[in-house]
Amino acid sequence: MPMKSPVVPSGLRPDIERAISRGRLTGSAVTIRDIARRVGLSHTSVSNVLNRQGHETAVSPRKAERIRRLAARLGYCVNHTARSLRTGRTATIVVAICGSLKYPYVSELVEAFHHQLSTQGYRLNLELMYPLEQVERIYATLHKGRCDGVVFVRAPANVQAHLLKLKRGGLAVVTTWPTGVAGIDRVDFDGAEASRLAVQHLAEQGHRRIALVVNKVELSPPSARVTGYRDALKGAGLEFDARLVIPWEVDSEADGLWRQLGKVRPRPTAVCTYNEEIALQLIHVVCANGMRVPADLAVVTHGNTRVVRHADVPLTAIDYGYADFARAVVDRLLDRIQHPQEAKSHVILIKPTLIVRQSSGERREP
Amino acid sequence: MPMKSPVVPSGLRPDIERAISRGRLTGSAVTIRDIARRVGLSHTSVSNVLNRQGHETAVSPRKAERIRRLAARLGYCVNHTARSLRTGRTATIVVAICGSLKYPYVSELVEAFHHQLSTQGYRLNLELMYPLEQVERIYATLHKGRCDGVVFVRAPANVQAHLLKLKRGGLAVVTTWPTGVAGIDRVDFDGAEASRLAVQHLAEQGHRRIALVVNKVELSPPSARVTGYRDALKGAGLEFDARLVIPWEVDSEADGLWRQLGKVRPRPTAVCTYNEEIALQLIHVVCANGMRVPADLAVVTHGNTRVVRHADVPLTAIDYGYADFARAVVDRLLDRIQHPQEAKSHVILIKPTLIVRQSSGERREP
DNA sequence: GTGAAAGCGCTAACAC
DNA sequence: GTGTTAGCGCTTTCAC
Repeated sequence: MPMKSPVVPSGLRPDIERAISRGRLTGSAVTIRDIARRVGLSHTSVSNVLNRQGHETAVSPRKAERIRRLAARLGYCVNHTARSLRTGRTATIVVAICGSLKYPYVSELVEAFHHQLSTQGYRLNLELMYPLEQVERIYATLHKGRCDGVVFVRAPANVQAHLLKLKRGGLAVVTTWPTGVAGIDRVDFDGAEASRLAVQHLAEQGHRRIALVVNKVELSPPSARVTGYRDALKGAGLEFDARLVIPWEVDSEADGLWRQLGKVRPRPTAVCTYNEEIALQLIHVVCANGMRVPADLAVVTHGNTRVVRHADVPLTAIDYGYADFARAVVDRLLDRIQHPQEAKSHVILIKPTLIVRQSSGERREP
Repeated sequence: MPMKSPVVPSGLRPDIERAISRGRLTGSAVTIRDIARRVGLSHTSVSNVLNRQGHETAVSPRKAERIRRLAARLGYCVNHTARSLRTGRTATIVVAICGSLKYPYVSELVEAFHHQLSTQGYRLNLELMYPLEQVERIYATLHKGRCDGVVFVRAPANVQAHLLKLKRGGLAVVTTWPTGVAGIDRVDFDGAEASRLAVQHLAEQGHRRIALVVNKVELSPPSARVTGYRDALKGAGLEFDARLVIPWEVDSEADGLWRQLGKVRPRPTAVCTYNEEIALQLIHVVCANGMRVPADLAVVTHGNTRVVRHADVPLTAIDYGYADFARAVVDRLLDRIQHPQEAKSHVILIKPTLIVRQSSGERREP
């Protein structure tokens, strides 16, 4: 039996691979040579006029003008593939995110990236690694010649080998977690600071029993959010109670969470949820049980997304600054593309802010 | 004063244009020539083995095996840019959407496209045309050599010239509206059928005064949704009352809508909203005014998105079948790529379905 | 089975 | 100012 090809796949379906030989870029498209021929100059001059800023001086104004006019009339467009092959730049960035666009934070993030990238003249190539089985496939298709750089958002962390290969392949890489690979930058949200803000705020409202909902899968090692939580408790003179840190499976029903909160004694009077979806569901359950927010339970959530602002009880939320995040990532990426050799790995933590709304009022006196 | 360049811009920032000359694709990447040299064969043979399915027979099994092994060891990856230049295929599709990912339907649509495209071995290049000023810029940067095809979702309709140019440039194009350009396919949601389903359902529940909220900007010419609405009214033996068709500005506050509904006599007992956001806000207002859904006002919404399912009052919603839509679009696109010359313009309307939930109960007896 | 050669459209070094 | 030339990495034709 013939051995399965050990070669890194191109990522194309076999029949596409085969069919790929059909077309020819020519066909209808106008090239600089077409223009050169008609205008009686070399294609170099045409290139200098049309596709090279700052070199207009290399061609006499009159001829340049003729070239431009003809190009416009013929509908000339630069062929990006050819340019890329020549320059080694694709002007596209891959945004690889673990998570569905269903989650508001993913959507808002992608939108922020799109804004940043298009502003900078880059194109956004979206890769959603969801479910996680996709991850391997994605990594395998990310090579130079497809993009100039990649940002991995919340991707699985045990992929050092892949990252090393991408890096060695000459790609600019930014991740949200520490990779340990030289020359790969990290931009992340400051989860510790986020928790700190939430707990400080709740403590100031008089709450002394503050619960923290964390993602079950991230529990060990203790996440930044837990660190910040403990810090802030200490700062407020409150005691840490491990039972108040509640690991929660994303996408599971909120009434279970409500029950679990109810079991802890003394009962928590405030909770900081893992994300806005849990928060909204939890508030729903609380109300359904005849209790009220914030009177019976104050709620603060991570993630100041759109739904949170327009909820029945507007939510106090930690704003993670998606725009800042995207800007930082794109800045790092472009810098890397300019200086691929720099070995230093930059680390940037985006500072969150707390947006206070109704859901985190003062503690009710017992 | 020198005339502003009439040439179609490349879409890159001037300094990027300039900086683009720096890098070289070589650098670190392994090429088929590298492998050929080491293994003592021509790069043609290496290409035949690594990047051409079905031509393995052209190389002896032993040598092929050696090539594969070496390629794997060296971490060879095909250079897509070079392949694209040669083959005239980029294996990427641009998804151009008018709208923000904030809107659930846009997110779900993009996700559906991503799924379809990645399944077919294509890459997704996302362009968000929002706000609309972006549109011109986007059109100008869509040329062959960047992608093999484009789908425009809910883009402005007065862009025939642009579309013609794209089409002539050899791109596969699919839109959601009728363009009148030969060889451009159309895939759209069947808005008439959607309204029909909603009204039929409400009529069956005993409602005789059914309001329809339409998008203000689409009002003239009357949209498909209004057509379906009138059809279904007639089918149910109900009279059409123009005052029940309420043009509404997306993103404006729902209490205005509530007031407007209240002004019509006899009062409507049911409403079909333009989208889920308006529906949710409206329900919120209704409840805040001491009324109840569906008892005092039944609500059906266009768009069976995630938020709708998990709302306090689960909403009866028209499911537009985003997955079907994306599949149809991608099928058309790939077919076009195979047969660029076909002049016939295909039209595909995606049939919606109605998902009945709590918000559209029976009419309360007066 | 194998490889030499051509060329996709573009940019850039350099000669004139 | 302008043109010649080379070549980015790949696929494909065709001769051997």
